Amino acid sequence: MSERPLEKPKKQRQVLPAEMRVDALVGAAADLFIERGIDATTVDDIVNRAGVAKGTFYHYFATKTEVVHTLRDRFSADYLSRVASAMEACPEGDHTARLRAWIRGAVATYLANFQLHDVVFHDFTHERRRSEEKDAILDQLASVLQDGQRAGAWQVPDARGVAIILFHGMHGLVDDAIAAGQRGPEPLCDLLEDMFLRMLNA
Amino acid sequence: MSERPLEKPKKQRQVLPAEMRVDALVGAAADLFIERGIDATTVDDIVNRAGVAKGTFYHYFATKTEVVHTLRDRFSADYLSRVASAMEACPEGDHTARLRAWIRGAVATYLANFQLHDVVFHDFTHERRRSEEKDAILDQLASVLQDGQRAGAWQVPDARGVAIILFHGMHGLVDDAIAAGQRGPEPLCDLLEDMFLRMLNA
Amino acid sequence: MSERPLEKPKKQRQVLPAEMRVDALVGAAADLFIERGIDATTVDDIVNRAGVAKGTFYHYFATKTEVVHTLRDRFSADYLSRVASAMEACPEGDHTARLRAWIRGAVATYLANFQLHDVVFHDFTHERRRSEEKDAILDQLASVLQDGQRAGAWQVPDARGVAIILFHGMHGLVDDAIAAGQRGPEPLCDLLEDMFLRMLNA
Amino acid sequence: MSERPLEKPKKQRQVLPAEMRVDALVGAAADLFIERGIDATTVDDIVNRAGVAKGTFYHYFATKTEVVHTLRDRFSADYLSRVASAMEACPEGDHTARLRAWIRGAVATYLANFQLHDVVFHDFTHERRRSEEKDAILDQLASVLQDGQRAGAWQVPDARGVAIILFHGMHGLVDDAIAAGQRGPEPLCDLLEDMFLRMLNA
DNA sequence: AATGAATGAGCGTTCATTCAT
DNA sequence: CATGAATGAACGCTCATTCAT
Repeated sequence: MSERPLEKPKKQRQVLPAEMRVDALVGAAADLFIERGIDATTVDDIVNRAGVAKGTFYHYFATKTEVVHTLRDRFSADYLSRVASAMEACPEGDHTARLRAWIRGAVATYLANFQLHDVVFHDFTHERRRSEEKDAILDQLASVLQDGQRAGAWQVPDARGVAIILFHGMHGLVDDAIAAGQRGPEPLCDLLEDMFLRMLNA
Repeated sequence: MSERPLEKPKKQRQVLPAEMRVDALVGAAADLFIERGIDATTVDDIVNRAGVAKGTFYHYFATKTEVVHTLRDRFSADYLSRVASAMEACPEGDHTARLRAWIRGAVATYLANFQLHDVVFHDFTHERRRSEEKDAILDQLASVLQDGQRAGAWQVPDARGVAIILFHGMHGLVDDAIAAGQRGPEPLCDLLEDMFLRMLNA
Repeated sequence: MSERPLEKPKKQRQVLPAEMRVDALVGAAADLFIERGIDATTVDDIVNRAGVAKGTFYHYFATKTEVVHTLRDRFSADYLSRVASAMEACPEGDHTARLRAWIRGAVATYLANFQLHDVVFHDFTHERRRSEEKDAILDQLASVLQDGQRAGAWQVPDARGVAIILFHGMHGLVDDAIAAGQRGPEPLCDLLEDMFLRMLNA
Repeated sequence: MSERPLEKPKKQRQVLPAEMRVDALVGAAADLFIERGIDATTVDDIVNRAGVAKGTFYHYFATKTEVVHTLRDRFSADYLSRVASAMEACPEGDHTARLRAWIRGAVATYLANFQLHDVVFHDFTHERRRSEEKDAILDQLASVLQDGQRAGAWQVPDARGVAIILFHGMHGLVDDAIAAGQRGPEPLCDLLEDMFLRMLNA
């Protein structure tokens, strides 16, 4: 008699490098969070999609929340580097060009990632509204403003304050476009460039 | 007579007008949501604070979520009317003054209510980011911009777009101030007036 | 100013004869029980459909279960009288014809009312399987058998026992036909007549 | 050391083969369902009697209803096999003996299990009255009839129809005996044999 | 007799986390 | 490292019944 194959293949215990496991879990979590939201996603869902046992999840993350934090860090780092590289193409001295580059980089990056953004910043209340991640992002823009200021390209009374206004102005405009189903960056960037430069060059 | 060892006083049944009951429930819910968040507040918590039985809650609301919606509607209506009355003091023709009034009204109202704001707009994702409430709020500002435009006070390429930028710029700046613990509106308003008017009058 | 009509017409308190109220409630309950089952029907459902306030229900019935009992009684009385009148057409002395009449009357009545039957005998367990209603129904058939026996038309060792066998045999066959979607009585009656007469005339 | 006033012993976690856990839960459920009925039995009752945590119940069953289905399947399988083995003792060719064996097997099995029967077939309405389980049971009897028919032992116009009549006749007679408190199979079997054979041999 | 607001005990289900293997 | 059975606190919601009006 041939061996009767078990109904449940009793998945072989598979030893994999930590990094792969973490990536699989974080990736599965990201997809599911985007699909159905954080609360509606269970740890079971995550491990099922990642093809891993439940205990394995807790081997790599202390809590479900920790995955959200990991995702948040990845999101911020990615955002920062994408915008930075968008600005790198610009000559150091051309401040207007750098601001334009910031706008285009920020809009493009946000448009490309807004779903994950929604997920990872979902539970931001005022207690957490000033975070390291956000400070880094604002600093990036504030630097542009300050450099231009120092070089006499424009006058800003308060670089951080203005950075906040610009950042959230941009954010809100893109949000609205997303909600309206307009996913093209051009008209948004044009309007933002126009208004922001008017603000600075007045 | 049999002993009656400290049984609960069997609170008398109170028949009250619907509006009072709803207010008590909504009020209790608002307080608790602000204190501990929506998820951490149970329906039991709400009815205990409101001093009614659990069934009474479900007599007036189909689900816990429905209270959040009610709160959202109340928040928006309140915001709208407060800002409107802040602007009413201004002469019709003075568009700059009206924009200033909008800024001061909006900042003051938001500062006064940000905790509830956090609660009721907590779960706004892009699917809901363009809502009737928000449209009403944006329209209010867009009207100011359009009136000024028509009167030749300034040039705005796209009233709704600019309204979005201003609204979110304001929002972000106040958020940051709240997070930093600065609750005074003055410096915020000054900066916003300065930047917004530069943007419009360029 | 004309009086503003209230949004809720505040249904006028209507005094009606008890019998009409009871009929309305029992009728509404029967419909709903058939539609969705007893458990899935709430007292609220019943009063809504009956167009009556909740308290009125408890004015006429002590409990929800009591309506089921009322319905049960009505069902049984109706069944009994329908079958009886089906047999009345037969000459007293023709026992075979009377049995045939019983079969046709019982099948037709059950086919016409099986939905309500399902509802009112839903929770019959062995504790309740011998009830007054059922006894009355079995007696009706047992009398036919006994009369025939006395007249020498057939031999039955135990009239009540045989009545039970015939009654449930009929019941089961009709149930199966209903489940199969065949709602015509003829083939069922033919088979039952054939088998039952064979049983008795052997 | 701090005092540890009678805290619960914190039952050790026991890892057991799935089958044992399922059996424990199904068994506890069956007992309780029989004792107090399905609705009056809570999932808490079941897990307490089975000695497991509530979550364990839902690890093995998606809903409370699922246990009822499991019980139904077990009941039907048990019934079928008991009756089958009661008939196995009979010589293939003796059709009357096989029918007698069916009667005795069916009566005995039903008498032995009627309480569980009441539980698992409690909510059978016409929508479910023709089920796979029942078909299997009817087929078993219909085969006996058909075999006898083919061998010329008797004439049945419609094997399935007659099987239904016999099965429900038997069922009803046993139900009545149970309700009357007579638990001995003999008189029931005697009557059934007499009547059924008269029906077939006519 | 009639109304409908108010009550509150009760229950099924969820799911993050633990831990024996 | 990896597995997945086991845990149990927690909660939203239902609904028959009561009773002030």
